Formats: sequence, structure tokens, C-alpha cells
Amino acid sequence: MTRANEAWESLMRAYAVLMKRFNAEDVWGEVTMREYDVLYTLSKCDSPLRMSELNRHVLLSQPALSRMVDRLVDRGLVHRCTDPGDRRGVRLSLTPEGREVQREIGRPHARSVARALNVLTPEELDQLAAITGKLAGNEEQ
Amino acid sequence: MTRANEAWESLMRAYAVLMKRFNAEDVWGEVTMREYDVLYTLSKCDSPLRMSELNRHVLLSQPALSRMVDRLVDRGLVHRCTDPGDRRGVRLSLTPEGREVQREIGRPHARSVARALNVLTPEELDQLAAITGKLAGNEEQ
DNA sequence: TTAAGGTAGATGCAAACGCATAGAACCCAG
DNA sequence: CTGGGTTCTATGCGTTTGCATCTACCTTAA
Repeated sequence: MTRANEAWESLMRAYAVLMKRFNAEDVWGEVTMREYDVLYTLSKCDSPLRMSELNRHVLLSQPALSRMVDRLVDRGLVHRCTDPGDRRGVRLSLTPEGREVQREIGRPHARSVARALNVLTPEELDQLAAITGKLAGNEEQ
Repeated sequence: MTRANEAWESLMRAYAVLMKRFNAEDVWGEVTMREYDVLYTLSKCDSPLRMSELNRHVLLSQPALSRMVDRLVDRGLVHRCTDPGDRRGVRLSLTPEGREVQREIGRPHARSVARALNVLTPEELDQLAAITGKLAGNEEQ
């Protein structure tokens, strides 16, 4: 077992443990954690996002994401229109209500995250962000 | 946005990116990545595992895990028997075939993992393992 | 001994997922 | 400007998931 494999296993375990803990928190209301992930990703970008771009951030197949966006549009949380520049694609953004829902859920969830990661020192937080950033950034191969 | 939130977001992103990459690799054969996770967890413990114990390691609801184990039992990869000491519970272990399948898939997958994490220095790998270990280990609250 | 409460895993059912593929729009060579 | 190849999203379909609930078993205490 190499160090790389141990590190990856440890990361997976931390992810699973924390995801379960967050999921068990009573903050999600009318939205699932996966749907929140979409709302959050959209909330970070002011310019509308392409489906394919959104799909890079969300751990979901392309058809599953397409249908989840469908539902969010039906529920009035997301706005979708075909991209005038490339009429195959779509432009996705939050509706005012979607933005409101994201904020309302994001507030307590962010507190949970902060609480869960409080076991780490500020230096460790920085190291974690830097290391995982390096992992995600490297897209070739 | 606190450092804790940035670190968590970065971790989530790394997890999503790498999971997608691994999933796209052509090493899974007759088994899904989630099923492999179960086989791998079982392969690490020589003594049979309880369903609830297994469920702590796998990011899946209890009913979903119960049925996944069902299928793995049907396919002859996992052995399940009721725990003689507590007849509500079950004891889960790999069959010889299950162990074989796990090894066969684990070999190339471990190489993929090592390749993906090669962008990190040995020190960074150790830091990542230590930090995520600390995150997962802290179970209270 | 037995009734009340708790815990482990299984099951009914609707919702959501992934795979394969379709359809529409773009791009480029001829 | 047309036909073949590619890219982007949507849809058909069978499988898997989560929620709520159920059953079976353990535990405690009267």
C-alpha cells in the first residue's frame, strides 16, 4: 500500500463521514444535498453557466443533471434559456427565489461545515485547501 | 467565507474530479465503483463485518446497502450469515470469488490512484492523510 | 416471566440514477 | 452550400436509491 493510496483512502473516508453528518443535519428543507450543490455552484457564478460546465462541478451523470435542472426549473429555483450564441447549449442561472433558497440553506450549512472542520488548526486548513486544490486542478491525463 | 469553508469546498471538488476520472477508467468490469467500495472494505477486515459497520464506511443509506449486499450475495461475491451471537444482525465477508474480483479490480485501480496523486510530494501525501484522518476520526457532536 | 423500549436489517414504493441513444445545432472540408 | 463528423442536451428504459415502515431480536426492569 503506497502513501498515495493511503492518502486517497483517508480522503474518501473523511468525505463519507462528513457528508453523512451534514446530510443528517436538519437544514435542507425542500432541497436535497445534491440539489443544493447545484444551487450553490450557480450562486458562485454571476454569469450564466452551461450545463456541461455545471456538470464538471457536480458528481452526477449528464442525463441525471439534465433532469435535476428540469426539476429545479419546474420548481422555480433555476432559470434556463437556450444560449443565443450556441443554440445547442443552455444558459443556467438562479432565479431570485433560487438565490434566496440557496442563501437560507447555505447559512446554517456553512456553520456546520465550520464546526466540523474546527478540529483542524488554521495551518492545517490552509494545507488541506492547497493540497486538494492541487489535486483537482491537475486535469490532464 | 471562512478558511474552513474554502477547505471543505476544495476537498469536495477534488473528490468529485478524481471520482469522475476513476469512474471513467476502464477497470470496473462487472462491478460498479460503489460495489467495489463494499468489496474493498470487506477485503480489509479479516473478521466478518456487521451491516451497520459496513454502512459507516460506505456513502449509502442503510436500505440501499442492504439491497446492494443482497445482489452481491446473489452474484456469489459476498457471504452473509446471521450472527450467532446477535440473531438480528448479520456477518458479512468476501467469498473466494469476491476476494478474487476485488484483487483483480483493485490492482489497476490502485495504480490509477497512485498516478492521480503523483502531483503531490511525499510530504503533501502524508499531510493529506493526517489531516483527513483527523477529520474522519472526530466522531462526536 | 413478561411487557416496553431499543436496535439490526429487510421491504414497499415512488423518485432519481446511469447507460445507451436520439435529436438538434455547430463546424469544416470539398 | 452541402454532407460527414462532432458537440451539447434531452429522452427511453431498466436499475438503484432514499424514505418510511416493518419484523425480528435483544435488553431492561417490574
